[in-house]
Amino acid sequence: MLSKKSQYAFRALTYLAEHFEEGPVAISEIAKKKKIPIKFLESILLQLKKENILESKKGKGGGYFLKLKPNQIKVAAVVRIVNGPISMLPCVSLYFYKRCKDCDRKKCGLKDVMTEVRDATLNILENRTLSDLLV
Amino acid sequence: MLSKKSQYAFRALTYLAEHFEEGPVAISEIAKKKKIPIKFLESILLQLKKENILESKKGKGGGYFLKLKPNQIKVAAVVRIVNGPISMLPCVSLYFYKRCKDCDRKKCGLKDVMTEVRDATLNILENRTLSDLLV
DNA sequence: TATTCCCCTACTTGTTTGGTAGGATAATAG
DNA sequence: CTATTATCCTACCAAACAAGTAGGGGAATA
Repeated sequence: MLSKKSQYAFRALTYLAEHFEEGPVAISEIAKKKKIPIKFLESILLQLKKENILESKKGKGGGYFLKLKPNQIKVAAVVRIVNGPISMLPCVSLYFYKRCKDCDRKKCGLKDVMTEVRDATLNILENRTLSDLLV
Repeated sequence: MLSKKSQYAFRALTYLAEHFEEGPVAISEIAKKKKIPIKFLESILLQLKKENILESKKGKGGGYFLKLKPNQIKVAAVVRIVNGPISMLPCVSLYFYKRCKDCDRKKCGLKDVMTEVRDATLNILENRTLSDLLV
């Protein structure tokens, strides 16, 4: 399951996508329009900035805006930043790989199944962008 | 990510699948062979019994055994029991559905994407059984 | 009737989730 | 230059969950 934080992140990002090229949008505006606790949203946007999804401008007239065009920001990337691994097992994760001690064995049936799931999931999430969320 | 508990569950179930029709297998044996904390394993197996995956026999010579043949126990069912929802959003879950307030809107792009992911995932997990995990 | 093994309740410890509070810092308008 | 606006940063908090532990009760069997 996506955390509440992740759902907030997607709501905020779709708002920013809708207002792309209208200049910076203040946190307070997003919080109000999308009904997200402002301080919590603040930390989420900050994180997305550090991970190069967002850009910000300080002072009056400042706010946040997308660093790239909406159709260049993949859903998969956002999920990884805000929610963590997409795979169901550490030993099949591409970005959060951790070997498990069972990986010693030549074959692990569970791993094979979860690799399939990962591929099917990524096939979708890597090919959908913020634009696709706008409807 | 699957919890450690889920991974224990799959390891225990594959062990039971390997020893299917050899009669009941004691918790202590599974715990030892698969290196799972015995008390923790106990609670997992009990839960799987309550959910009709396992059957048990008490007293000497007792233990746990699969209620159905390995090829009749779906990976999806085990995940749901031991790990919870498979979907990435409550509002797209088949077994753990909860509407979100955003579902008021006619269209939700995120929901659409996550529905696709759910279908792709279930297409795999509903069609793999314990037999597939044995290799 | 003793042993074996499942069954059940309760507790603990550590981490994650979903926040809140308060101020520092930078940019801009006047 | 200074007030205002808005991001940035640190710290804290409560509740929930994860991953176990402890200890005994109760059924079946030899």
